[in-house]
Formats: sequence, structure tokens, C-alpha cells
Amino acid sequence: MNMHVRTLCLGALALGDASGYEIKKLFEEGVFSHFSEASFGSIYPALTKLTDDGLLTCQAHSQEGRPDKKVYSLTGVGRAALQEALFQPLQADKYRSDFLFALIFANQMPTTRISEILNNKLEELRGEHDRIGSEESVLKTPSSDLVKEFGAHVTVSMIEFLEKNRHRIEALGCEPDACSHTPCEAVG
Amino acid sequence: MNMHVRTLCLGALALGDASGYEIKKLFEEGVFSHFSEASFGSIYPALTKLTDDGLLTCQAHSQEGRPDKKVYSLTGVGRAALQEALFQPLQADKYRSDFLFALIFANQMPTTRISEILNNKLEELRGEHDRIGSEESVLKTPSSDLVKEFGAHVTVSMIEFLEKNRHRIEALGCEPDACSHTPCEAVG
DNA sequence: ATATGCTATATCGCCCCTATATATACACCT
DNA sequence: AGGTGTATATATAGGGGCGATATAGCATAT
Repeated sequence: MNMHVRTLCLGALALGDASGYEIKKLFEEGVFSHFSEASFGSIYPALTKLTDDGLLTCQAHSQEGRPDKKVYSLTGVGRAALQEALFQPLQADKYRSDFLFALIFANQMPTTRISEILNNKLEELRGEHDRIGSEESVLKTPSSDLVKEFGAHVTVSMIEFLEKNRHRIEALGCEPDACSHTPCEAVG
Repeated sequence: MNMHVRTLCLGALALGDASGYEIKKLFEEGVFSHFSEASFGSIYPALTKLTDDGLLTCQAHSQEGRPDKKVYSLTGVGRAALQEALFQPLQADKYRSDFLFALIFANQMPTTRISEILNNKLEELRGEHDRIGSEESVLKTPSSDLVKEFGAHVTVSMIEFLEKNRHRIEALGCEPDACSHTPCEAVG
């Protein structure tokens, strides 16, 4: 598989001290969101494990009303572990798409449903593209700029393909009655 | 999350009867490889569960020397379950990349390492592109053609970006001595 | 002669996601 | 005044999925 959540957390903390909650936001809204993801259910245990193993230190900031904010920092050992991970052979990128899975079975769908998932997909892509453009990142480095440009480039490429081939994709469908229970051929 | 392995298996079997081993090959080499993945450790339990629940039937073909080949087929209930899944709201696509993660920390890497991962990535992408072009699929439908064209288009787009920005990416690195233990600035 | 690789199924351990629980503050609506 | 929604902040149980390994015979390579 790809990098463990532990390694991703080391990377997040290499950009600056943070709490589990702040790391989660980095995965949801920050640069990391373009190529990775992690949930609370994996982040919190990862931070605990990394601290136990001496890769992080933890300082509790008591706050009024809220639970203590546990701010984690990389130790020298932690920084070395991140370095080491970056020198290991990198796993190939992975792309998962329910949209393309559904497209394979387009000949068993009414054209209305195909148009619907196509429009949803285009909306998702345009939203992603806008988000990349408008993002006012805390982190502003040549590296993060390149990652964003890469994301924008690929997103535009996908939008172009889907818009250019919209008619071909919609033509894959079948008439509503014909495909409720039996497979059917593409409408000519 | 995305589609369960169970649903992916229903999809695989909608293209024709198959054994667990053959379904795995579809994920590794077939059309499904462009947008999904599944391991033996998830496929075999999924097939057992689906059969228990009446979505599949299983017929054992005894073979000399080898374990019985269990060929699974979709039942009417199974086909309906696939249809239903295709009418549910589809989850957003997900992209995971160790390469982009590593790029974020390029300023802590020697230029030689950056060139290495960049070349590996380009090789991976060119290999993927060749594979899409040369693939002689058992399944040959307008749908699978579109999925392949989509994959080829995106792959070319990534290659173009990385080749066009190669110099910028390599310029992110630092001198070998400077970055072994401490963060360093990009070489101007 | 031995080793690697292919067909073929199965399972254990671990990793990770989803959903939920807990607790508080603030904004907004009615 | 009271309800609803959003944001901060951490934690865990349950289940799904991956990687590694076991088993086993045959084919091809070295």
C-alpha cells in the first residue's frame, strides 16, 4: 500500500507543530488533500504510537471549555524517520473511481442516469479546480505550488475529456424500460 | 468510502462467469485495473459472503493436480443488487500519491533523489500508457473503450506536466551535504 | 538439479475508515 | 427562550480491506 498514516503524520508535523484536529484539516483542506486522506480513527492512534516510540513529543495546552489541545512536535528521531521514508522506493499512485466503474455498465442504464452521473462528476471536478485556485494556504512554498499546479492540470484534462466526449458517453445508455431487469445493447 | 469489494465482484461477474483468481486478474490487468483494486484477502471472503446471501451461485470444476476451480455466476438477485448500487449516489473519486507527498519535502532532498523519483514516476506513467494502448482485452465494448481513452488522456496529461516542469521540480532540491539532518532552502 | 513462476484457494494480523460518544462555545433562526 | 447547526477537540468499537504466508502441482528456465 501507500504511505502509512503514521508517515503522513510525520510529514504534516514537518510543516509545523500541530494537534490531531489540525492535521485532519490539512488532509481535508490543505495541500495534503490533493493526494492523500486520513480519518480521526487513524490519526489519533498514529500520534499516540509515534509519541510512545519517541518520534514525537506532546505538549498539552489547556483551554477553557474545550478539551486540552495536544500539540505534537517532531523529534530528531521523527525527522530522521521521515527522511528515511522519503528515500525508500515509493509505491505507485492509486486512483479509485466509482464513476468509471459505473460507466462500464452504462449499457444497462437509462440515458437519464448517465447524464446525471456525468454532470455530478463534472461538478465535482469543477469544484475541485476552483478549490485549488482559491486556496489560501498557510503553507506557501515552491513545492506546494507545484503540487497544486499538477492537480489543476490533471483536473482540467479530465474536464476536457468528459466535455468533448459527452455525446459518446450518453449514447452508451439504453431506454428506461429496456434495462430495468435485462442487459441491453447500446442505442445506435 | 468507494464501492465495496463485494460490489466490484458483482460487476466483474456481470461481464461473465469467473473464479476468484480470474477476478483478481481483471483487477490487475483488465479494464478494472484503471480505476480499482482488490486483493485475494478481500475477494475470496466477498465471494463466499455473496454466495451465502444468494447473490451468486458457485460451481466447482474439479481439476487434476490443482485445487478445484470455483466458478461463480450472478443470480437474478445479484444482478439486481448491482443495478441498485449503480443507482445510489456515487462516491467522489480518490487519488493517492506517494510521489506528490515526497515532492512536498523536496527541499529536504538532494537533487539526485528528486531526479530519481521523477524518472521513476515518468517510467511508471509511460508504462501505464503503453499498457492501455496494447491491451488486448477479452471485454471489447464501447464502454471499456471510453474508460481506456479516459485513462490514456489523463496519463498523457500527467507526463506532459512533469516533462514541462522537470527543471522547476529538480530545482527544489538541496545540496547532498546540507540536507542530511537539517531542513534547507531550495537552491536558487 | 534446483529455482522461479504460474494456477488456485484460503486465512491471520494489522491497518484504516465509518460511525458514534463526549464536551463546550457561538451563531442563527423562530 | 429554546432549538439547530457549525466549529473545536479527542477517543474508541466494529467492520472492511491489504499484505504476507501456507498449500500444492506443473511448466519453464538456469
